[in-house]
Amino acid sequence: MSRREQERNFRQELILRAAARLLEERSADAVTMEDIAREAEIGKGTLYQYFSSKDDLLAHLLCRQLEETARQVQERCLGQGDGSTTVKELVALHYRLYRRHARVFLDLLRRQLDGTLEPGVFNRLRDSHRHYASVATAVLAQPAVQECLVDRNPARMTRVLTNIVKGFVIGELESNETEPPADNLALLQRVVEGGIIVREKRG
Amino acid sequence: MSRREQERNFRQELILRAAARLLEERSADAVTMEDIAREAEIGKGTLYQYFSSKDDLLAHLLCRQLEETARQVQERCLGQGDGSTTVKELVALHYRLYRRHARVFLDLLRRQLDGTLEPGVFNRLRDSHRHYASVATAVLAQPAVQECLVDRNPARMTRVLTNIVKGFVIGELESNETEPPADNLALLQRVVEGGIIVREKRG
Amino acid sequence: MSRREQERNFRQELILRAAARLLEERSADAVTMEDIAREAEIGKGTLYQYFSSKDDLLAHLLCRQLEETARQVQERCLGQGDGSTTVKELVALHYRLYRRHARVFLDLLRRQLDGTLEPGVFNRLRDSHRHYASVATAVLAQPAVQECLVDRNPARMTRVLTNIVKGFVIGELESNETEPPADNLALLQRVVEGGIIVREKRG
Amino acid sequence: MSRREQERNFRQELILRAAARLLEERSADAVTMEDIAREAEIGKGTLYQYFSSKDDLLAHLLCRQLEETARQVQERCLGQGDGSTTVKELVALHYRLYRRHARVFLDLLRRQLDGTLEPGVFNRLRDSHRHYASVATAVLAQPAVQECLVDRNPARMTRVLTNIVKGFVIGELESNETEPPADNLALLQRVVEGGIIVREKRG
DNA sequence: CATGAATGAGTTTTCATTCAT
DNA sequence: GATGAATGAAAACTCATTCAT
Repeated sequence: MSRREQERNFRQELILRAAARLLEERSADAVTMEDIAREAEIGKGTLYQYFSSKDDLLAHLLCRQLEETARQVQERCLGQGDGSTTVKELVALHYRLYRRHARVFLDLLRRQLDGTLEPGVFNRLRDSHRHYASVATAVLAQPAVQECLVDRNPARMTRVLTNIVKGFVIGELESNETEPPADNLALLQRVVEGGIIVREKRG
Repeated sequence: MSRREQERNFRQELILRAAARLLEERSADAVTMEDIAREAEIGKGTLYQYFSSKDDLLAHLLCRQLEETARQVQERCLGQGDGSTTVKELVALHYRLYRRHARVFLDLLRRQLDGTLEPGVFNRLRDSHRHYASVATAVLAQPAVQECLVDRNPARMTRVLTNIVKGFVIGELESNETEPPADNLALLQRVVEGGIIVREKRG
Repeated sequence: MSRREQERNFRQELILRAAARLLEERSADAVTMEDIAREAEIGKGTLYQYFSSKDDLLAHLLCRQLEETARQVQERCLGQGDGSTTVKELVALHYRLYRRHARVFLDLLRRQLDGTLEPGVFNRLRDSHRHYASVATAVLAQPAVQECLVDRNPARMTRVLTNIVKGFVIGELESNETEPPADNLALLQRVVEGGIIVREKRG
Repeated sequence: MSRREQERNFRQELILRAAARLLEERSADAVTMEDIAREAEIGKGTLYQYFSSKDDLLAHLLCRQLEETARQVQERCLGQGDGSTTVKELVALHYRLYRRHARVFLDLLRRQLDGTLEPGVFNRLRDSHRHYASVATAVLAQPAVQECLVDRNPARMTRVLTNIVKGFVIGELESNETEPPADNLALLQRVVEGGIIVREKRG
């Protein structure tokens, strides 16, 4: 990678971090490109040298994190001895992923539903999701994991797990302003333990 | 209730139904007040005689459905003999509720996160949610239900159930455009069965 | 026509006049929608209730004038006795038309060349041009006119006449800032007299 | 001319040719400085070492061509025996000039009308035009030409000729997208022959 | 009460030009 | 001299809300 490219990547990274900082407080719709530029301490026009559009920027944010998490899942959840622990680790990683980027995720979901997402951006998102799903599915397809799952179809189990995590994160977001956020991860883990992982290993 | 009030309520109802029809196809952001007025076959300005703002209208839509569902829950899930069936019925009702109004729900959530929700609207939403939660909690607090739950805290169990349902609905929305929508309710029920309801009645 | 429609047409007319006023001074590109709104003493958004886009507004301006001129041409240039006078009158009307709207005309031409004109707007323009051309051609096809033209093809003659007029107007625009505008119409008429109208009646 | 200057001129020439290539397809407004830099295979910033602004570049393009055409006019239209042939050659050269650069010409005209042309650029343009006009006027002032013109004022005749040519080119641009482009030059020549050149030499 | 015309704040994006390397 | 990354001004357009009729 040339110095040019390195610098470029670094700048892009800085922008994404600035955006992420803002998106922890407000929804993606309430953060303007100008806000992001100001936070990143660059000019508004410069953003468009790194990202072709706002959606593109948001998608990058999500994809980068999706891929980073996929990497972590591969490292920590493949080839581990204990199936139950592996699943819990997977859930924990996924939970953290969505916890950090729920707003971006919801905003892109909305645009996707409205069909206002550019095809390029849409495809990048879809591919990242698929890649992540395939990694998670590989984890759940491991024999040590299989023997402790209630359902032998790993793709279906992946969907179930990610759905549950999403639901808990959404629940947290909702309650954030009414009640103090509870220790949702622990609760989530308990649900997974009871609902996904069988109590006794199957013969 | 005077004739005036009756007429008023009827009109309001018609508007809400018109809005609901549009919101089944597009996200709340992609539906303008003008669209709703046209669909309801009334003037744009008239909307504001029934609802103080767009958010107010959306909140009404959600609240009305929340309360309608709460009523159904009370009817069908209180005083039934079998705990497990009761829980499944509760899940089914809740699932249907979110399935129909996911877009509105997500849009209001976004605005709530941005803090751009008027206090009045915010409070109405919060109250309806609480009311619904209290009904659901009452259902889960029934002795026949308690003895089949993994956790004896009914409020916590309510949160868990609603979270899981939300997650499955979001998952459906996401996949709607990539994969054929699976029979998610059945899958959801199985998860609840395994993860929430204990296999053998406790002591 | 209902009172509503009348009012609407009147407002539209006022806006077009305001736009025309500004476009006499600056090119269409240098006049913003906000400028037009201010000149018409209405809100920026209101413009979009009368015209779907800036191009639409400009096209209306041109089409309206094109049709008005076509009407005048029909009145004054059909059924007149003298062919030569008829042609000169046609040229005068056309000259006045382009003189007033050269900037709009050039701006729409540019957009047409770039292919950035919406199809609807493009079609409206094309149709108006064709209509005008057909009226002019009808004028030139009259026997009294035919016998004094150098070329018997009236469609071709129409093109020639309009081209010459355009050229003279462009020439005026160019020189406007360097030399005092000469009496171009007289010069134009002389050219037409010599180049288009035969000296002696044929046959 | 030093080697430095020669190299500089050569580079400038390459840039102008690159720009001309792009401007044959799109209007000057639709061609960005970046496009030109890419086409010329140089850096964007480098353009500004050769031309002080986009308008300056466009003006150079036009002026260069104007001067080149002026040279050709001098070569081919001065000292020829036949007046009528001389005029037709002049028209043909002028037609080719505008045919190639109509977009640039229109764009600069627009800017001139808006008063957004820098004085330096404006002056260069004006001077080139004047120079060209003086050459054309010299051609028309030749005795052999004079005796076949309808009007003895050569400056006025120059204006008439250039105007007619401009009109025909504009007409072509307009129709390019609606009708097949006709053989306009021949038509133009015929008009000139009839309208400008007298049929019999004046006594 | 019903209406819909009027409003203008707010956002994304483009692109000529500058300047540090 | 050459480069291209950075800049920010500018403009079209949308839509929730208001208000005169």
